[in-house]
Amino acid sequence: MTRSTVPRDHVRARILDAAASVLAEHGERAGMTDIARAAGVTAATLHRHFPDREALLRSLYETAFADLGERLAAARLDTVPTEEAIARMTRATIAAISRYRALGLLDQGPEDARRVDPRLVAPLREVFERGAADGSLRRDLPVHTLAELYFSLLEGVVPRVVRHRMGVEEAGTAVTALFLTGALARPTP
Amino acid sequence: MTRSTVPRDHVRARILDAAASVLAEHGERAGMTDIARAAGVTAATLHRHFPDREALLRSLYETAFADLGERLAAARLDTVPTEEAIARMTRATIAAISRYRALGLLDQGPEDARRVDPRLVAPLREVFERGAADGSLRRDLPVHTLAELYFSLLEGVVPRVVRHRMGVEEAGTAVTALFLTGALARPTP
Amino acid sequence: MTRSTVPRDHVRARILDAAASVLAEHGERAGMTDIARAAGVTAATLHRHFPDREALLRSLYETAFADLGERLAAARLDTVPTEEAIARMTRATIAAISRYRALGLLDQGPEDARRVDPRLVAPLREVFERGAADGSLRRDLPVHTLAELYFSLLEGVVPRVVRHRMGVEEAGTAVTALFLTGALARPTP
Amino acid sequence: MTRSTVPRDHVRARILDAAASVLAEHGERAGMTDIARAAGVTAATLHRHFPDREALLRSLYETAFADLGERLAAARLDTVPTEEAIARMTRATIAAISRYRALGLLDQGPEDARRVDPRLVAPLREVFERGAADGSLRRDLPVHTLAELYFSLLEGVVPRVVRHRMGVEEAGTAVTALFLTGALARPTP
DNA sequence: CATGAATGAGTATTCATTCAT
DNA sequence: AATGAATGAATACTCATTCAT
Repeated sequence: MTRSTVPRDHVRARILDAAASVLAEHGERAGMTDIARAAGVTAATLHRHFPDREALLRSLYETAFADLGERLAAARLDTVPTEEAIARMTRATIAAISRYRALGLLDQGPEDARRVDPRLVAPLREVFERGAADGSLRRDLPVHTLAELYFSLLEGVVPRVVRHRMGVEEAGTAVTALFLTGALARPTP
Repeated sequence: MTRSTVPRDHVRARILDAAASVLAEHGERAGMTDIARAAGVTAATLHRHFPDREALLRSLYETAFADLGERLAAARLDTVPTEEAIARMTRATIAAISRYRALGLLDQGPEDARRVDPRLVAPLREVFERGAADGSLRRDLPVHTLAELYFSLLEGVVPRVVRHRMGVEEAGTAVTALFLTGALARPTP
Repeated sequence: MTRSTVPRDHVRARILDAAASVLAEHGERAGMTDIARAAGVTAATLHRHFPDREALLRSLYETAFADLGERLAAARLDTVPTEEAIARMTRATIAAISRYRALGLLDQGPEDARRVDPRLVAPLREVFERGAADGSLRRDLPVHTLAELYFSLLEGVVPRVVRHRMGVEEAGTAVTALFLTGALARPTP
Repeated sequence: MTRSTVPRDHVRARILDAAASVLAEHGERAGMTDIARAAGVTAATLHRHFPDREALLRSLYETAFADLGERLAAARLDTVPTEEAIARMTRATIAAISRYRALGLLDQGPEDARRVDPRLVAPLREVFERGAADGSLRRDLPVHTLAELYFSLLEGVVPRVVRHRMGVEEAGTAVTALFLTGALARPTP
């Protein structure tokens, strides 16, 4: 009925948004029709924009990662000390993820989108490498492990943010605090 | 082929095991047939044991939680100081989860199995409450948040263990260490 | 093949027709696929028009009854004497039923379609009531019983018409004749 | 549990009875398991007695027809005038059918049981032939048609008896009365 | 460009039947 | 002789996708 009053690219964006919501909420079992309906279009229209399910998912990841990439670039991680870098990248990542909600689905995406774009992860890993090198991070756990734990924390926190069990701000602060200094009360010197 | 040589309940167990593996590996999109095949039975047999998909998932959660429950009970969390309690429950949980692999799917299970059995979570939360009360845990983050972060860490670590990106032991130690004392190098006094 | 060249509702109608034929011919055991094939569509298309088997059956009954209703209304049963009314309603009913073939299946339809729409049966029963009241019908058998016998006759005759053991005209005439005056030769006065 | 205390043939009979009931009540869609359950045995046991569905149905018809055959033979139809013969065969048939409930399913039975055993129908048809020949039955309707109408009446009445909408006695009397003399009030001479 | 209708290839589930015990 | 467990072949229904309009 409403004949495309809306600029064309907006439709694409609306579909991606809808896909993010629906997939986050109903899991990978959500059907194309559900996504289409959530976007306010027919399944046929959805398929005009994204030829098949995989294409849609890939675009979803690409969009999310692109967004995250921009935020990370803007964070100038290499210009600040480790602690601050971690704080920044935590904020950036949670913001990006809870907007696109896609990272939590990382492990179920299509084969070639599954792995995070290395160009993206590189700056993150660098922060850890640097921290390890300059002695700011503990050395009894391998850097790689620290990184994995950090990602775990982020992935776990996102659905909680999405489902409103935690606020975005709260989550960012908490993750940073816990990751850096742990849960134990520190002896006041 | 070989008809019913296997003792009664073993089939049920084999199916649950298979379901855990398959769901963990291929995500919620995995079909009943895949699970059946992985269990070495026909889809029809699978349905004799679990009338429908939901019943299977529910049983899966129940089994996983029962197992975890036993491990936690055996850990006597209330008899040891907070630090040790956390170490123990980390080990117990990772062991249970990576055996049943179900907890990572928590948020996609059938509506009423979705939420963890409160009787199960209670002892965990108690550890945190106690830690907060006796001053072992930091107070600048709400206990509830600490708990959520802890669960995030566990949930994030499990798939990494399952996919052999981390060993079970390594994961347990690392989670405990990071959760308790954080990633920063501590000033040697 | 030919995609959607056919006007909207014709497909629905074609499916109902096919369902009537197939069910009449192969009995309630006929599958959705058989019906779909007979209608010249895929099972998927059938399900687009009738979400499940019960919906199809219900529509089938509704259609048949609607058609019968129209014919009965057109027959103006209340304007003619009992004998003629019975003759008319016999013709109307046999025509309707052997077109939609559904009434013979009455007792196997979905629970709530099973019972004939009372608004439909009312005019029929009225004819009997009236006949009993004005003395045209015998009083040694309860009106209700006469009605049931009449329906029995109709239901029994329809499959015979459908299977070409009797012609439509022949059946109408014969039912009316037998029902009114019985099988015995009448003494010529 | 209960290990065959019951004489072997009784089981067969119980299954046939159960089949009759279940098929009559739920239609041809009733499954083997339903029948088995109604007979108080497992599906496996049912299959020991009747190798497959068709065999069961065939036996069901055979049993019903054998029973009817006996009753008809006992009725000595050829020894009494047409009117009485019809009264007797009506009673016999309704009794037999409402016991075995199978005749109403006649048209959906397996191919070769579908047609009534000609040896069985012969005596019935003979009654009509004789009636036509000796002038007791009206000649304006073909004998064949009269017979079909008679069968229609019986088939229609049986489910009504089975579902307790009519009593067995009432049904017999009514069918005979209507079939012989029709529904019209007869002019009292 | 968007849609409603259609479809082929699935998916979960059921059924009649078989076998080892 | 009876059963519980198992299964292959269906069956009803769904989904991602395509096309004519």
